[in-house]
Amino acid sequence: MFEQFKDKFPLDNNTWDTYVSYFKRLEVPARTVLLNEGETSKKLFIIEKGCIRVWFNNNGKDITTQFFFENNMVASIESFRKSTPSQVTIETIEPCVVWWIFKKDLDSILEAIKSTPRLRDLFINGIFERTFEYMKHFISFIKDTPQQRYLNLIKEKPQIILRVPQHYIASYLGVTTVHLSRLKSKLAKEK
Amino acid sequence: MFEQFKDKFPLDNNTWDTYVSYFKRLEVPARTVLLNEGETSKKLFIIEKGCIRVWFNNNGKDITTQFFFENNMVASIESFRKSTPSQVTIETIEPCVVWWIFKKDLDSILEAIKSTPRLRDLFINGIFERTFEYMKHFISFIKDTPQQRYLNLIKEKPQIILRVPQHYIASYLGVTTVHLSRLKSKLAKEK
DNA sequence: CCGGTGCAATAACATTTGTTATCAAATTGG
DNA sequence: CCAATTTGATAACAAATGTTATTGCACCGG
Repeated sequence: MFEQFKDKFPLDNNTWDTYVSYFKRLEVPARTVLLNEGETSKKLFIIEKGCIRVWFNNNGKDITTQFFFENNMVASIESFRKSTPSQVTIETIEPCVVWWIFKKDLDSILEAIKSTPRLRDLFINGIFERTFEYMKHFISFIKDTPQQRYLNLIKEKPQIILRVPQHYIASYLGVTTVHLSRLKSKLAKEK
Repeated sequence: MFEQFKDKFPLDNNTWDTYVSYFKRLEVPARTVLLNEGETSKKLFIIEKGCIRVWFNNNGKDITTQFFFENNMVASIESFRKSTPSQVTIETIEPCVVWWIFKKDLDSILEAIKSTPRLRDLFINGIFERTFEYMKHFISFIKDTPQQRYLNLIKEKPQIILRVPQHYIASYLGVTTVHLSRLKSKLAKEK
């Protein structure tokens, strides 16, 4: 699982093995909650196999904000960083194999690598990239219609269309399931 | 202008003065463009007086995504960090007094302070907070109606309502000027 | 003081999107 | 293999939001 990342980190074998040893493997069925809304996030997950969604409850309806697939890191990022109650639930969609690490262990690793300029900058860059991703997704919500967002999704993240049930996608796009169904049939006719 | 920030930074007077000396003062009228969409951002601004909006062109209509006021830092953040063409325009709304610094100078300051753990962590924390702000704004776009977003804005950022022309606010809320007008008159009647 | 321009309100109408209900197909668990 | 549940499509109607056009007001620069 971790070998593929190894060459990105300028660490000697011993240090690397120590870091990796903090991670634990976990196998769970579909629809398993890994973190509940309101709980404080203490674990970061990396997906070996399967997919996961992040969602929150809005007046009884759940709204999915993100999807994650193989090799993605998943956490309720604000809750994890600040140790505050999570605004969101993290739940598997498919049966999953994940690796997880305790926040306290990750914190100590991060603190250690921050003194290595190259790793520190890799870390900072990672946060920036995450922000930019968010900004991009946000802007598409302002400028595009739901139909356009759906077309973008097909083009840019086809694995979401292929692997995720449609009602999760609907809330991710900001529309009802009924409306997404309508859009699909309209687009099919136009072809 | 900078005295108010000084005690937050554990720097000796000399270092502080050197850093501050990189900033230049600029006075501009309302509706002045500080960065054009498509240009690469080379300057970061800090507002001493006035307000600024960030917007982009979407099929001939401009969409405002952010407002900034006194003491805020403003830049096209992705363009500034990556030296890529900016997706947005930065423009004054009121006559403004701003201080600005060249990217290369700021980069050298940042590189220097990153070796001071306390400043480095302050910096990292700043990026996280920026991301969390974005996430919050984004989530309100998914879960709230335009009317609710308008009410939130009145409560949480009243200076935007007071100082910014309404048609900029409309696009910030994701509605047309006509619809915002309608919402206002509806809310006035309900009282 | 005049004329242009920017800004906001309003009306009438069009379009998009949500709501509720029903049905059928697919999937899952026993 | 069957029953229950999940998922997706569709229709009919309601509500929200966009479009276009008109009007009036305020402000600014000659």
